[in-house]
Amino acid sequence: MTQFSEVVMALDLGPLDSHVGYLLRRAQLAVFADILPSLAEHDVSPADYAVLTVIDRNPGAGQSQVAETLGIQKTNFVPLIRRMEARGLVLRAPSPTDRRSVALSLTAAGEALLARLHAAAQAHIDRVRDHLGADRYDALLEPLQRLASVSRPS
Amino acid sequence: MTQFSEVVMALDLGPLDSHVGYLLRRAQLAVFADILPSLAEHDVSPADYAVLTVIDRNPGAGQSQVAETLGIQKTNFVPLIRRMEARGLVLRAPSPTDRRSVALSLTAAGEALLARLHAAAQAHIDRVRDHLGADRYDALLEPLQRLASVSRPS
DNA sequence: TATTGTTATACTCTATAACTATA
DNA sequence: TATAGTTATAGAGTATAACAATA
Repeated sequence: MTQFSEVVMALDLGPLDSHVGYLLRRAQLAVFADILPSLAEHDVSPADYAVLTVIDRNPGAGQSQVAETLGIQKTNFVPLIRRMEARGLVLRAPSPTDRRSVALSLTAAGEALLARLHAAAQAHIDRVRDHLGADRYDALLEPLQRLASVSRPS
Repeated sequence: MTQFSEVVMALDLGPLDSHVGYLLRRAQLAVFADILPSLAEHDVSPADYAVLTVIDRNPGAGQSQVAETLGIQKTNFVPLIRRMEARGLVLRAPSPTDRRSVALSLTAAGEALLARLHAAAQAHIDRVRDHLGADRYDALLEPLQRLASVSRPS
């Protein structure tokens, strides 16, 4: 093996190779790249999947509540949720207690799709865990939860 | 403390609260939000900072080599590097060995700015480490490096 | 006055196709 | 034929301003 083989020499990342922000970004892209095709089969984005999951767990919650929980601005949430309604996955009903608010819930079709998405997500998580090894995977989750729970500016 | 105080009840995330992809995304956004203002003071984006760092560590490297190292498409790299050249931070010289290639290096101004950026980055990393605690921070880096080093499709 | 949902709009990031000049 | 750099362009994702209806 010569010093400069046909294999392209990777450049030196310098301090980036232990920069938590850089590593988080690259890791997020790699992990998303793994689950993206499974979701795309159902014409669903990661944001869509998260929204369906939260509505399922919190039926009757309002749009802005769901949006804020996921860090999505209410203004950007409108086309997303309207598309899901148009697809027959989500029901948008007037709130009985607040006439400004729209209560969200999943339709039967939405529940059925979500079940399939959860299965795909679990298979994806298993791949990530296998790739990392159980010990490294387990060590990862707690610090990530701590960072992820940092409240963003409202 | 009543069950439903004025504090808005956070909705249930369901399986998302331990979904590695969701946590990576939220964690990345939180960490970026911390360093963003420091970089913005110098009119520098996270991508700019990464590019300057890699050029500094690999003077003479070509555009596409630097771009690929950072997961940036060469086509999107053009306006980024041209802006840095226009700001007098980066030198784009014809490669002596390959007339197709542009050899990148930092100017004195680029080196000076990068030193200030590295200082800001270190302060940021210290904040993240303090927030997490040294043990959780240390546990985080190795699995992240493993995930971040997954080669993306060329 | 504040909040829910809405429209319109702009800006950044990222992706694709096609080209040139070199190798 | 393949690669380095380029242009043009299109699509996401995200951001701000302003508004109507309701609290």
